Amino acid sequence: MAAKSKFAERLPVLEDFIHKTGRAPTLDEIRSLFKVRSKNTASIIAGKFVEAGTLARTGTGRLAVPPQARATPLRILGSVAAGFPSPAEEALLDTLTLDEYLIAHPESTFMLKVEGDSMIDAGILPGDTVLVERGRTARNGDTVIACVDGEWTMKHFYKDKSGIRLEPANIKYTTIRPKRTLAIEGVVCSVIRKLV
Amino acid sequence: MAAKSKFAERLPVLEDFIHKTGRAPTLDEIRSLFKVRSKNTASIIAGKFVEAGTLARTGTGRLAVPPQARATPLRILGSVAAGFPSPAEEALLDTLTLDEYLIAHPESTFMLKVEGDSMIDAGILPGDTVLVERGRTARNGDTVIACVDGEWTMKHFYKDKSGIRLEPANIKYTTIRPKRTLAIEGVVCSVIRKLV
DNA sequence: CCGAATACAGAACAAAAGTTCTATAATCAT
DNA sequence: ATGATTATAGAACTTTTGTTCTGTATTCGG
Repeated sequence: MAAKSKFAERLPVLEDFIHKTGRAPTLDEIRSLFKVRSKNTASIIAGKFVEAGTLARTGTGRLAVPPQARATPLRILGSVAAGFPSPAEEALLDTLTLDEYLIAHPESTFMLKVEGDSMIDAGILPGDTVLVERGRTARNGDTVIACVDGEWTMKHFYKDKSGIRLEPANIKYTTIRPKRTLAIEGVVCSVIRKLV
Repeated sequence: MAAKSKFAERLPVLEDFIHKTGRAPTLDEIRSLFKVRSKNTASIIAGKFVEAGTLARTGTGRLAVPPQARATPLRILGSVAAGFPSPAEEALLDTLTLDEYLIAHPESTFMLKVEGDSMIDAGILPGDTVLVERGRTARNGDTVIACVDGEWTMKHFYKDKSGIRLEPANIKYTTIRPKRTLAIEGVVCSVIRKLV
């Protein structure tokens, strides 16, 4: 045996559906998702997923995405100096999801891991993750992902009368003035560091 | 005139519902949301929101959350050195939402704006946003939000035989050994910097 | 092989969700 | 004031969605 249980087989398919549609499937969609012909079977399958917490139900019995799988609206506090609000104030706080905050163009945005310390003086450390928007036009001072003479690198972008130059944020490295080929592949829109 | 249009008045209410439930309302829910008694009215209101892109429809006419308002699964590239994948490779990329990546405990996580340069040597700059998890136990080396003698501050946390000390990441400031009161209000889980 | 448990099919059913029709009130420009 | 436009109410109706019942395969341990 050790054959994967039906449940385990179906779980990733369901998760994929939720990712793609942003909502829970209906029983009919479960039928076509798992190639079962009976609504009863679909209902039983749905029940298992609800039990497992992969799906939830609305007040009227419809299938829904459970809270923990949803985009989290984070409460926004003022500043470090202000500290945490009292429970009474907390209800008044504005909320924002990280997506809303950081991603303007979902189709062209990528996550990229930072290697090396060439941007360390700009507070971009090795191991950080950056969100890169592809196809965006770089402006002076932007942090860009560029391909210079076949090498991929992250630098500050500047353009003046004498052409384009790429400046690292680390005195150990020197400014690059591309000789042969230069492609600005994307602009770094945000920096993310996971601490714990 | 200049009175807010009904539509503009209702928009934040709807957005709040979507935020809270993670799904689109039904016509009946629209009725109670906007205090209208007719299903027809609700249907018309829904139509307006669909037109405006605030809501969408499933293949069977049910109301849904539109793609741009959903959690965005970002494609994960390897590292800066590897550059961007070719279109052929792109389909194979793993995806992750920022929520999945950064938020372990949604109920106790807050966004907080960084003021001051006390953590600058740890790559946390003024203007950055940090995600703070409240109620988490701090471990040696963690970055914490603390309330020392009535003052809110962000520091590195250390605990040894002589007690707790809070160290800034900036030589301009000195280590704090709390005299009267110390409350570790939260642990900084991640740092976010929006560049463009 | 046998019985129990599980998975599935098919159909009838009940409830929910959305559409459409008619009619009344409110608003607004002229 | 008047006609046009818009917002709303109420009800009938269609479609979708989910439940439940009955019966048939399939699997699995002994």
